[in-house]
Amino acid sequence: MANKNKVSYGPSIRRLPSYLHIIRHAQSNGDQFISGTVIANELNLEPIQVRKDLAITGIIGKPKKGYPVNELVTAIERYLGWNVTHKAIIVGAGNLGSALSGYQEFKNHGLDIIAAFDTDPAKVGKIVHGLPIHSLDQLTELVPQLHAEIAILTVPSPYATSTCESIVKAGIKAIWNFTNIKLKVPADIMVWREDLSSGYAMLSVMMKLAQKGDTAAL
Amino acid sequence: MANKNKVSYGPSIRRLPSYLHIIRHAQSNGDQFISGTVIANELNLEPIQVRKDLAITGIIGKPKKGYPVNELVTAIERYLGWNVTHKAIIVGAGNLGSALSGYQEFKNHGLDIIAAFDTDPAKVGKIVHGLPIHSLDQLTELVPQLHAEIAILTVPSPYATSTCESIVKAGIKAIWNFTNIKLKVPADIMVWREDLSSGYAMLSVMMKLAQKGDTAAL
DNA sequence: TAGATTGTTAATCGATTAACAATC
DNA sequence: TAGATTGTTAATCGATTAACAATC
Repeated sequence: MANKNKVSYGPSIRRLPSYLHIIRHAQSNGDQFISGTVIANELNLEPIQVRKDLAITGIIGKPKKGYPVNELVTAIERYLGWNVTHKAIIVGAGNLGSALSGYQEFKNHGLDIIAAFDTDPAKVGKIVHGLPIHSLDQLTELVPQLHAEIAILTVPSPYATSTCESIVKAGIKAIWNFTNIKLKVPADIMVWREDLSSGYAMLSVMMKLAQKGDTAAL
Repeated sequence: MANKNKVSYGPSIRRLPSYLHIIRHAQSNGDQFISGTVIANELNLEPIQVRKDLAITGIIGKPKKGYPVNELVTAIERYLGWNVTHKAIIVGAGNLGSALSGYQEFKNHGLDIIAAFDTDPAKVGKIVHGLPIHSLDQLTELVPQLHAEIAILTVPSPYATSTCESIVKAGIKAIWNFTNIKLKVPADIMVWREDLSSGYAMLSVMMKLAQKGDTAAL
């Protein structure tokens, strides 16, 4: 099947976390309802797009008032699977890996990072942001013990492919891939690649066009 | 104008860095030509998509052989503006900020991170990954001195809006925004928001669907 | 009530994919 | 040469946007 691992509603799903952030803010303000128009204004989107996106969560709004804040938060979290906590490990305790392990925001998404792994003997045994760093050799042994479901892959790209194989062998079912290598995995392993370079590519091209005064093409 | 700051060919531009990585690898192998088919196989894409994407760089391939590797590398770098070095500053020297300042990959994209800024007196004056950490108060003074063009915004989200204002006042023209706040900036300031939560949202939904055995919907 | 906002159905827009002649 | 691969033109697909009746 050609489109395996492609989620329908992809663009909508990617926008939901931004909506959720705003709606949670309204919730902490004690607001009972929030309208799609308000969310859209906050994010520079079209109200119709917000309504369409929210519709996939199954929530029903009230004409004139908007969407019930508490129910909306629950519905989005539920739709994203963020009502369930997933245990994750960092594989590659370099700069990026250590940073992500200390990134508090993920706690709000049900992502619980519980350990890190590295090959560097100088790092193994140390603690980073409260996480123990284990040797990569112990992956097979520790993944089941720790009940880890997700691996956050932050090794240098030359090691990505081989490390990925170890991760799969250890029984991990989902990989958040921060390397610039496209991983080859069995069909039942979920992979999402986070490509920081592509973001910088966009910014860089925008800068180039702006410099040219080429606003029409923007 | 409604679509200001929207780059045409957005999806193509975001794929180019992955192509570039593969083509540079072929280059270091000494290959003279690389075909769109080979690139496509490596990334699990359709060959026609790779050809269409490469066409925007203006490069001409040879039937049967493929694209000339050296020229292709140059053309992509030129198209992305990666042949020009841009000086950048980290604003918010927390976990993520420190990690990005030590992320070697950006060197290959002409991104030169030269300093970090933070409000924490305990951090100011220290060195992280070879970068001096300055006080945020010095932004206006130092940005012109350092010839910094890009700000990488990695402050905690409650500080995003106010810090952004300082950045704009200091004369920065492009912001790579890692917070989950949509920034409000003048029309001549370029912003690209990197949303790590949206990536985790995708992975999380994929996991949920896979669990249900709902492969048809994937 | 009047009108802001919803959900639905249809139209538009843009990106991906297909088809195929040209060619090294 | 034969055939793999290109660039172009057309078709398809999916996502965004528009229009509007329903309604709290």
